[in-house]
Amino acid sequence: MREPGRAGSNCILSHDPLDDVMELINNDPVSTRSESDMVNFPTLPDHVPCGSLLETVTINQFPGEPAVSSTWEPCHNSAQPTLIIKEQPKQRGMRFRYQCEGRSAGSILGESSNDQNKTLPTIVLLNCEGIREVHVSVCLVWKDHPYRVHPHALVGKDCHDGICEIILHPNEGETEHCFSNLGIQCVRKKEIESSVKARLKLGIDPFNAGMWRHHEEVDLNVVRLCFQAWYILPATQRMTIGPVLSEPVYDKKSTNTSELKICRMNKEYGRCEGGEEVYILCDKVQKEDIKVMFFDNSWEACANFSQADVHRQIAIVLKTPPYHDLHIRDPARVQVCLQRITDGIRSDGVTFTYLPREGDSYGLQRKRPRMSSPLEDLVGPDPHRIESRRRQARPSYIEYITPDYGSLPGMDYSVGNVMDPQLSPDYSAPLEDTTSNLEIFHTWITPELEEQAAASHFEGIPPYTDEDATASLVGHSLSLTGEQERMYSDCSYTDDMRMGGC
DNA sequence: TAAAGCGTCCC
DNA sequence: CGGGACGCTTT
Repeated sequence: MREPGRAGSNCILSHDPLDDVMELINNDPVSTRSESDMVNFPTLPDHVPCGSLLETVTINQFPGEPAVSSTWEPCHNSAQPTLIIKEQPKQRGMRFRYQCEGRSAGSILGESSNDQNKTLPTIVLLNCEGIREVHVSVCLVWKDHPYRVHPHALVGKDCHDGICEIILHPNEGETEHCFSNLGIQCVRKKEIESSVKARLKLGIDPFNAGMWRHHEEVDLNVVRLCFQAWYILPATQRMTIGPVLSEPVYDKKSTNTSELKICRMNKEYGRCEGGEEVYILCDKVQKEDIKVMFFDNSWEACANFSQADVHRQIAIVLKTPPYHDLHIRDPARVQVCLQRITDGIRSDGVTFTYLPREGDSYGLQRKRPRMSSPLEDLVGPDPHRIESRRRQARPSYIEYITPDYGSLPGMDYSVGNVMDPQLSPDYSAPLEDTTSNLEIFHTWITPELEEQAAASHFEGIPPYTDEDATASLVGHSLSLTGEQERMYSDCSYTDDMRMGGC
């Protein structure tokens, strides 16, 4: 998954400051440098301090983006030997491994890798046709400027001392290289200093950034791959290429960078007015850095919950936000996802269906019976008030769409937990069986609704057009009563809150 | 002080 | 390679 707001390519269109940067770099008087300088692969012109040059790059199209563009080849038009990243490393999904976890630390995959087509991080040398040998090295650096060497180590094929080194022969057509079996071995906190010192001692410091006084402040959950290359010209001059930075690679195990995932939800249907309690089981999250979004093509809203509603990082109890149109007449399918606040990363969506209000739905004009009565609290001991809470809870989907129990032809009351808990003293079904509910739904709804629901069910995309969405938004703005507005004032209805907190 | 979170390691 | 135990650290 790419970061939000990032285009598919790092190439910047039309004229851009990167051209200027390229010019600076291409004019780098590298041949005037001594051999000892070359050990550290300096690339930046002496008269341009590293920081200021990098900032120049940063302030254009991608605010907040890494200061050094890693793949600027499409904008490159000189004949200088160049190294580009053809396939970025996959940013998420690989776990950094401790040394004690064994020799193999897994393998960094390519960004476009998937189950069917496995790819690997790949570099290409350009304008190197006549060169016999190009030495390429890869090391790990900090995610952010000034890209100090990272204590973690690259391990695997062609790796030693935490870096990976290979030799390419462009004059034999060998200009491209896939890095297979590259793993990231993480160090323990107490090993940060010794690891960095060892790296520096070997002359590994692509940006001449040295060691940070507060080296323990390094972010151990993210690295960038840093590619550098050198070759010898016939006149025995040593020439350098790079350094070129990859996109950041995040540790899968760390909760502040890992992929977000909704494992299960106890409810997939709910009232369009919102306010219903839903439990989400998820992979570890950080309670102060997580929100749950409900959204469709044209609308999104935050679910309502507090940090106390996040249970041990793996479950969230939330209240559904109201749908933007309280007067829907058909069930409205939306998506629910987790979103990390700090980086905006979202999980895959899970479908949630908003149901029309009573009376608004086609064919539903009769009143539902009351769901509880005072007598029912006397049914038996309920020390934890589980049953009584259950009765107070908003009706589940099937309760909601059923206008009058027992009156619908073709309804199978024996399936799942659609029986009213009050009617069955032994009732103790756990989470709702949504499959059953869905089946029942399809036995009840009109053919048109069924068709729509079925279609969108398989596409996984809400069956909306822009016109629908616009109409709904307008409808919504006209539909709120004063009381409803007060009731929902803490929830968002529109895109306005897209990047904001809740 | 207890609970939650994190880092590390084991299976 | 993923799940999770568990002890140490932080809140």
